[in-house]
Amino acid sequence: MDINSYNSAKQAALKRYFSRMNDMQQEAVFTVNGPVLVLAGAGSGKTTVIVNRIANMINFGNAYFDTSRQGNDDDTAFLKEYAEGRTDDFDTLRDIVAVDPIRPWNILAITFTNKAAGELKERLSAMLGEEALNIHASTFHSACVRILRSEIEALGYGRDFTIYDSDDSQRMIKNVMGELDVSEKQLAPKAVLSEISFAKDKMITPAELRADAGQDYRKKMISKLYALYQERMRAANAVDFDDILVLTVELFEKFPEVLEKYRNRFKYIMVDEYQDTNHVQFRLVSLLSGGHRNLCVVGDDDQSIYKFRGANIENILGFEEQFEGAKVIRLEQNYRSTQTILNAANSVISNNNGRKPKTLWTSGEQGDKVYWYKAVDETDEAKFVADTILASYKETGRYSDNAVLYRMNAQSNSIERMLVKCGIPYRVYGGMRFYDRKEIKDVTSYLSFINNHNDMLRFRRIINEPKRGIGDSTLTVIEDISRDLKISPFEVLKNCEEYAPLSKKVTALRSAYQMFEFLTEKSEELPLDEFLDVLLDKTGYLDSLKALENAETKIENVQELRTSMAQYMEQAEEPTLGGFLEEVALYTEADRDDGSDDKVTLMTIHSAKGLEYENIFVVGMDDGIFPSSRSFDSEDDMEEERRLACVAITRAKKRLYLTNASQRMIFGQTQRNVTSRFMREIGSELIEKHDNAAAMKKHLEENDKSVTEVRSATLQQQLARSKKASSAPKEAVTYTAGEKVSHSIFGEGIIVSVTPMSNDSMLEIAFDKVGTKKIMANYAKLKKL
DNA sequence: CGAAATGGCATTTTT
DNA sequence: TGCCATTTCG
Repeated sequence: MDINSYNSAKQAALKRYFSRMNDMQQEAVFTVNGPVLVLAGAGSGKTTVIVNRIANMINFGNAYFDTSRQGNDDDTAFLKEYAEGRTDDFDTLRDIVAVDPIRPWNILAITFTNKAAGELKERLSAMLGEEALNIHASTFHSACVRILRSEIEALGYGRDFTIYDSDDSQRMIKNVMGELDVSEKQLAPKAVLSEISFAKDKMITPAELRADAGQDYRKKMISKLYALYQERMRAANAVDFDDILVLTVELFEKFPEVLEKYRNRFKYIMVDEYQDTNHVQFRLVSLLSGGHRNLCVVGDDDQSIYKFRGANIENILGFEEQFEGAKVIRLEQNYRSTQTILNAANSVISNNNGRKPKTLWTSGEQGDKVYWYKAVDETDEAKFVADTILASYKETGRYSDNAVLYRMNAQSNSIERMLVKCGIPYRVYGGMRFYDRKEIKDVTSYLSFINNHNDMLRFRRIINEPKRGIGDSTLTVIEDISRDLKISPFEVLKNCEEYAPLSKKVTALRSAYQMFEFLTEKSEELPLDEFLDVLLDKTGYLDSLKALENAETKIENVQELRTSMAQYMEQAEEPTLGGFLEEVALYTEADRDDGSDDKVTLMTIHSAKGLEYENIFVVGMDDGIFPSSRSFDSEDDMEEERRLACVAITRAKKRLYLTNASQRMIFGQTQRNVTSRFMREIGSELIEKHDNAAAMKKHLEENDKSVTEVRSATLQQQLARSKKASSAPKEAVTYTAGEKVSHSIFGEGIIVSVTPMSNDSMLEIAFDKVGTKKIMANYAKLKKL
């Protein structure tokens, strides 16, 4: 018996089983043990690799690289037959080669979005059938919530904790700021929240932030707010999105036996989109994989575009150092785009320094050159897009082949208008999420409060919605009592007669209590959807909606919530109110999108990641828009813009259209921008340049006229303004970095940088008291010192 | 308390 | 320019 021939026959047979994949992809699929980094370029079949790798783990285990198992001559003969395609007997193949096949429930596959998790589950089911149901495929957040639901008591929270979304967090921080008398003008709630979030990601506690602040007034204030915010969250038995991850890490770090339990449960871990992980996520993954080290991360450093929300590209760049002995597999063969498009992407991204060198290639055709349309203004740009789409529609009869991508949402406006004008159906991605609508948030707030009687924030939201005569002042009293006596708002209502300050409101409070008491009871007795009907009726909320404008839409939305509740009940093993609320908190609009009708898609480049279209239009290739002017003074930010460009380019399968405009109206102001530097970086040999000569000429002729018109308009405005202020029009003052200035609101500071912009310049000023701010020179009330 | 008016603000976004 | 959140007024 010849072991080598068994082994090589086995490898050949397995290669045939996974023959739909190229050699590099197979390498990733067969490598089951130890740390693995799969650098998967755009369109390189990343998801396919993940799905097949899991299939390999479950069916064959470490069969491919194993040398311990031996086979007899019959086995070898069978394997040869299989390899040559003379038999398809899968069961026998598995029996002969499998080595320690991995049980589905020992696999944890983590994605960033629910949509990705859903797709993964679907593809796994298609490939593996029933067994796939036992694979834990979910987002970081749902995986952690699941763990916290059974373990969080160790950290002093209750199991029925409520998840606060960003809107809730914002309300909470505003409340906290009000309590500490911090004006929202002095410190933007959004900024405070983002600093808290940043601190949480770094796992810095309020006390540590405080210690770190030293004499920095702003930092000290933020640490105070952070401390109170956490205190209130805990009292409400609520966690925010950051907490979900942070608390899980805390749990694992404080309780080794709990960590051990989950290490044993999740023996094999895969992380998708690893380039977008932040610090806590890295820590979490490190902890979980710490014992067995079976960690496979998949991602593309060239597509890391979420630095602004905490993604740390160093996680993927440093993987080999952090996980010693990691195997690195590069997937560079692209199955999506033409070679020309790939060359454009390669060419742009090669200007970045902080990256792992990769070159995308395809065995497919060269394809057409990149089409550059140099528009006169944003209307001309939109017209070009619409015309081109119409032309393609004539050929293919499909609108859905086309997507228009832009750097910022504000750019969609001009495109939308033109598409409407030309009768082209379209859909805009992003925007208001279903669960963010007021009526939906109100109803879920009712549900939340009934589910968690400590949830003060939700209680506040709905106690007087519809009006029950319980206004702000009464609420403040309730809140104080609840805090002082450490009891829930529900309890305060229950015992309202006992508290003197509430004596005038006893009737209203009593009836509110009875209502919530009744609903709480019903929530335990009735099926969820029936309970919702009772709630809508008993609270009078549905009736109150009827009186509003757009009542129909709002009622429809509430009905839709009922539908998703019914769906949840069908799909969940054990439907509970808490479970439903968890879904509401963790799931987003994108998960409900079907995308089935024939429409052009409009979206930001960020939301286009992972998608592909025959024809891609990237509009606004102006320096200042894309790349964003905010990235001009930081090389790191510019590199991220460049990665974004790479993402945009590689969305196109067949044709790529890039447009810029010599003049464009944005935020009510006309800007003149030079062509995006990325156009130059693509290289002229890949580009076919076009413009609208007639429009250009007309534009030039009109330009003198329009400029004078604009001037006279501004002059008039200035005159009007000066009349109001009864002072002479401002003289243009020039500023230079290093100058000391005084601002009417922010106080004294030093100019850090001066960026000239159209007719004005943007000053970055480090104020002594309020930190660094960006201000337009002409608008700032500045005095030179 | 609710509608109207003002004012400030404007990358990118998932959970 | 257009949206929103907050203020202001009746």
